[in-house]
Amino acid sequence: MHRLSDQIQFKINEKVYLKDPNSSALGKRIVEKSILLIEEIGLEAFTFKKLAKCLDTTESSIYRYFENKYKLLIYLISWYWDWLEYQITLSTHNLPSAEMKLEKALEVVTSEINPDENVGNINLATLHRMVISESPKAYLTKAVDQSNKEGLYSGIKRVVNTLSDLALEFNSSYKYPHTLMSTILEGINHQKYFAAHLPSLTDIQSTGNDLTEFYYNLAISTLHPERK
Amino acid sequence: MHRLSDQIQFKINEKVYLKDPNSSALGKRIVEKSILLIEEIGLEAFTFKKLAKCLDTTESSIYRYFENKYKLLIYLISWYWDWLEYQITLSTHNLPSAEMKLEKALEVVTSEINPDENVGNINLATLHRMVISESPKAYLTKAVDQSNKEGLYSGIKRVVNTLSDLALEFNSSYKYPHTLMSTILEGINHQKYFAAHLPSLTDIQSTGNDLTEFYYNLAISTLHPERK
DNA sequence: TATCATTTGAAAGTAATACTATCATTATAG
DNA sequence: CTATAATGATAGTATTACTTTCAAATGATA
Repeated sequence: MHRLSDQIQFKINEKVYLKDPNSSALGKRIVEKSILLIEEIGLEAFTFKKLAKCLDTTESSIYRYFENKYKLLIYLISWYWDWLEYQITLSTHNLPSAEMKLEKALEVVTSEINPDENVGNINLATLHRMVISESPKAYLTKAVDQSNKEGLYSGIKRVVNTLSDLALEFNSSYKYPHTLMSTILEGINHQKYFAAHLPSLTDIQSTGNDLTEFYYNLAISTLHPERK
Repeated sequence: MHRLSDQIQFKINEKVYLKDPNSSALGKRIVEKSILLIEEIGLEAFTFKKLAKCLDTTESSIYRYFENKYKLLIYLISWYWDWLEYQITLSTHNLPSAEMKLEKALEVVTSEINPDENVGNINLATLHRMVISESPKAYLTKAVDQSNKEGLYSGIKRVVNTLSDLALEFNSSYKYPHTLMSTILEGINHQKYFAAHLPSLTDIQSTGNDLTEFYYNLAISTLHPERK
């Protein structure tokens, strides 16, 4: 079987790696396995030594690709945002109205990922679970300003901008499109985490599409031109 | 000068500490100084050894109070939520309408903290900056379910419940009050962080009360009974 | 004031983490 | 077939995240 998704590759900012993991078999295995291992044991317990053992390689080999585990994390998260941006663009592409585009985009970002959705050797559902639990640690760090200067957060910025543009298409006089969309994007991940671990902080069930309903209603109500 | 705020003390869940830091001079100094040090160098670089050096005491003395730095972090964050809950309750106490209470509560949670606001030896503005940068790390951990079982997140749960109740007072048929309020509470902290470090993810200025306007409008629009 | 308990300090030790460096070996590309 | 790049193997350092033990200081009580 030959699908479009077997072809796509995302070009991640060069500053995030020492050596492009996409340029070698080992590099690809590092990316693939690190998602699984971080998801399994959490970023705090995750080390390059443990990853090396899993891959039957050495610590020093991994250090040739990434400076440290935070850079690797940023790489994985950037990949996720690039993938999401691609999904949004693809699925809103031919829709006739601003409202339909906005609705579709919010559906894409809030919906469950199919457990067997893979791009190359990367499983999207696992990657998303990892992103939910770990992505704030990629920017809640003292290195944030340096990383930002190097352009390491361009992935999420593009997604926020894309969604902001849709918001403005819907209501061009709205003052806070970026704030609204970054609130929603972060909110989605938090609510999924709360549903799984801190259910009294949410009304969302782990299963079901409450999230889509909630954020669609929130976005439309907040943006609605009749209400200023 | 004698103020109410000189009297208050919050009772933090006993499971978070080995020995109540409020029961001794050293304990109080640990709490006070850890806020400053975590805010200064970040949780990743923060160690009990460095804190001990700052306090001119020893690592082992600090370990007598807290099992590890994550428990200490949870202690500090719990204290912050307890304080916020107290502020919300106090300031909405005698207001006549649900809308006014909701507005006031959102103003309290979104507003800047006065830089000289202290409770005992704790500076609230510093604590809040620390909470903004570090609080997700207190629950985005593999220990979350255990910590939750021990009741370590009751502080934020109370705040979310209090705000949810105000939302329901405003519109009793609204289906997602907890989701709305936890989205807003987390959103506030994120937006403040973005304003300072990743400004292209927000329309909020570091100064000014845009945040209050944004979240008040978001909450009211989303909750408005006329719109289902 | 003696004494008993609690609190803190001082010192040492362990296993793991977060790297860096060096050199040998194995692929691979021209 | 050879030069170059990629990986593996080994070792080493400083720091982290603790734990343990014992001594000294403090304070509360009889």
